[in-house]
Amino acid sequence: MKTDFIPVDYDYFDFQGRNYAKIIGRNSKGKRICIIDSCPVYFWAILKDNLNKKKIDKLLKKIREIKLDVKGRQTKVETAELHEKNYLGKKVKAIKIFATNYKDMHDVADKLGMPEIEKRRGYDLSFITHYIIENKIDPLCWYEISGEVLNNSDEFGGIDTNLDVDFCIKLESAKKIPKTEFNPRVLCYDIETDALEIGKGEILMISLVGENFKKVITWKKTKNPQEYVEYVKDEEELLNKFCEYVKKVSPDFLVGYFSDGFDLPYLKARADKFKIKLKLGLDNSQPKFSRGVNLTGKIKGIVHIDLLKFIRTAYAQYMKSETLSLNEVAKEFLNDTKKPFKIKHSSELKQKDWNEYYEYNLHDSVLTFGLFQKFWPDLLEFTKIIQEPIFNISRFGLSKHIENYILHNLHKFNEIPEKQPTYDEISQRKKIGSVKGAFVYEPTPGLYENLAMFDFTSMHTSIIISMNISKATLLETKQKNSYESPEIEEGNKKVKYYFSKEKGFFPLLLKDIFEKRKEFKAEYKTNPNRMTLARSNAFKVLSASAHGYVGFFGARYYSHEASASILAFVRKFNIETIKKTQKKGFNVIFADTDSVAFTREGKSKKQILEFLKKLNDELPGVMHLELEDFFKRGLWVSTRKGTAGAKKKYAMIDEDNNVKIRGFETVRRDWCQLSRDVQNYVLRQILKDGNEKKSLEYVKKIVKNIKQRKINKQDLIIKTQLKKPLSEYKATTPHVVVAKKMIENKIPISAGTLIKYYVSETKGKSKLVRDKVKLPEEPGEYNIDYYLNRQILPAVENIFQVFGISLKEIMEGKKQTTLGDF
DNA sequence: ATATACACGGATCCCCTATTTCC
DNA sequence: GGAAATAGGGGATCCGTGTA
Repeated sequence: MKTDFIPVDYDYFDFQGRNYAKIIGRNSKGKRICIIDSCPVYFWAILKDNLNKKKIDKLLKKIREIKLDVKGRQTKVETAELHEKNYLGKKVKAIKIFATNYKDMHDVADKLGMPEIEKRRGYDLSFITHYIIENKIDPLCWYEISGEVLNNSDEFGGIDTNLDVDFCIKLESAKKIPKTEFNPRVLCYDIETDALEIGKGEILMISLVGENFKKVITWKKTKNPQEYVEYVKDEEELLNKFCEYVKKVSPDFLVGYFSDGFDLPYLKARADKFKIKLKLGLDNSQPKFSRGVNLTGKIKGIVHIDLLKFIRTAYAQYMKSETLSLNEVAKEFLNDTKKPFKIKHSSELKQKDWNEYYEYNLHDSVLTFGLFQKFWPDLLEFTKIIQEPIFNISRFGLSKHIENYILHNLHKFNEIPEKQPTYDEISQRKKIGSVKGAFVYEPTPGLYENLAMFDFTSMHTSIIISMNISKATLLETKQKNSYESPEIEEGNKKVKYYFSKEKGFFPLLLKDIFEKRKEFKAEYKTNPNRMTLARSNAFKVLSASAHGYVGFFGARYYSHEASASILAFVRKFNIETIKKTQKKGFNVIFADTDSVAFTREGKSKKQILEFLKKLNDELPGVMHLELEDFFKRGLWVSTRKGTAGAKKKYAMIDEDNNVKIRGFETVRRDWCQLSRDVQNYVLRQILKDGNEKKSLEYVKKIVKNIKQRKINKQDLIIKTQLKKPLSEYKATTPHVVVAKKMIENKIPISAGTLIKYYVSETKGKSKLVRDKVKLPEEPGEYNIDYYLNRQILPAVENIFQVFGISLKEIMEGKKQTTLGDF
């Protein structure tokens, strides 16, 4: 039969010793289709370059005869061919060695100890990645396919009979078609339980939300349930009902929030307890979990997506939310929040509470559904660029994304893939140590008027592209007509690295990401909203990670020299821009990595833009400097110790009165809300008025309030994240002490928990903060001295210092009559 | 295990010296 | 008077969280 088809979920199976890809997707009529396809499996043996034809023929013959026994299974090399390939950009002769089964390739590779073979490559990709590269059945792209329909066929061991799809097709041909629209069927879910530890409590209810579908299934009954509530007998039936509804809705994506770490493993654990099967897969299989620290839950045929993971890698860096809790993320992207409901153990809930609980549960899924819709375009975009199944796209980290993007495109360059580093290689790389980073200009503290700020577009990536930097293009020796890095200090020596002018695959590939980044940034500029900003940032992240990837010890294409060179160029271009700006007569206030801010010195905007154009004319390749914005005022302060200007800390106000605050305590979550609010007020007021008068009065008022204990304790809570298991801490910090208290109080904590506490008055004479900390709900009075001198004062002291005001003197000199009201 | 370096700043740790306490 | 305990200064280190 012929149909159109969009691949969504990828899986594979073995049949009669061979590998087959099993791809679940849809056609445009919404029918669910499974296609079964195979591809040749092979890897490469790269030959030493001095071999004559006779030797190679002999070697080929020898390889073709390889037979081996893998755990009792007989297997052999199917065939072997000689090819002209590229490896790390260099021409090589390589033998393509075909194996019967993908799993055998390691063992076959191990048999190739012949001296003629220089390297073995290409046997460490996942089968799915290999398959997609080989047959080009790219995820979430439309195809016109034809093939034989399997209907109760015994081919492949009767695979189609156990599969809940409309058609199971043995693929014969597939052609990509330009169609784009695809509205996936989505079902979001969320569970409520009586204990947080996986499987330790009863599951009380499950909510399900999809397009025109809302349901809360529960066995906890009350009067007058909402119309979306459906009752079941008990927890066991709840689990069955859940599976039933998933089957009925038949979603392409089953989406949760932190569901890899909570909802799905919980459901599985409870099902195990009742000895029932959680038949969620299209083949009625149960969800499978990866081993390791970070659980991932996989359901056959339905893509299980844990939105939290995708948001974390692709967006977290650029989000306002301070935690990635559903509540905060929903607030930022949907302008909606969780329903207010104080969760208690079900035994403590009153009849009337249940309705609220149902609603609360439902709404979590509603939020997840909303978020999925918001992030769907990005998941789609990432999937299309990187060409990995969306299951991986939604979970992998940035280095894997970059790496997969490269692997899926190597064929365009006739390149043999590099292997993953071994454990020893990783240790070696770590030993070399870090490379010198970017340049940060030390600002002179002060309040400045009329500023302009320039920044480079995707600086590192544009440098990689323009100077052709990569592991493969690195030249061993200096050559004429090559790209030459600035001088780099390596140990005590100064060296330069050289890169070929012949375009390498890595820089060429990055261009694609670079251009997408530009496109989405422009989209944001013309249509600024949360979502276009997020998308712009997502590609900013991807683009920015290209350099991080090169310097990442676990990367296939890691290169210390390339990484050092990229950063040397970053410093060079930033410093050059600073110098040119100063030479033009501007006063450079600060610069950090890829940006320069300076006062306009009476120059018109037109003149500034002309200057910018001139700067751009002098930049190589795709490097581009752009105007970030014009600013009415900007404030820089000194560091806490000493008089030097603090780097990475500033506040500016643009001509539409938008305030941009970087690095200040205002934006740091490990300061109490009061400090942050006060500093925020002060910064904004000063930027607006151009002087400190109003803010000083405000601070005095706050100080008075603190002393009179008028401050709400809620505003004094300090939040610090536990970054590792308690046992690994060498220092006994306040948040570690609080974490221990939490354990005593049976509050579950783990690495990642946000620890909350306040500093209280204590009788003891200890000066250590950790001896004064209390849990938010613990009774006690806040420590006036601490909040004055270690929270409020440090947050605003440096700001007033810019105006020559010593807040410390004012605060301590309260007995002076001139400050009687204080 | 899962992108990089630079930077701030709080809190503790640790060593040293001066002062206080105790016998 | 001398030993032990304590206070406090200051740099090193740990730790978390920012900017880019």
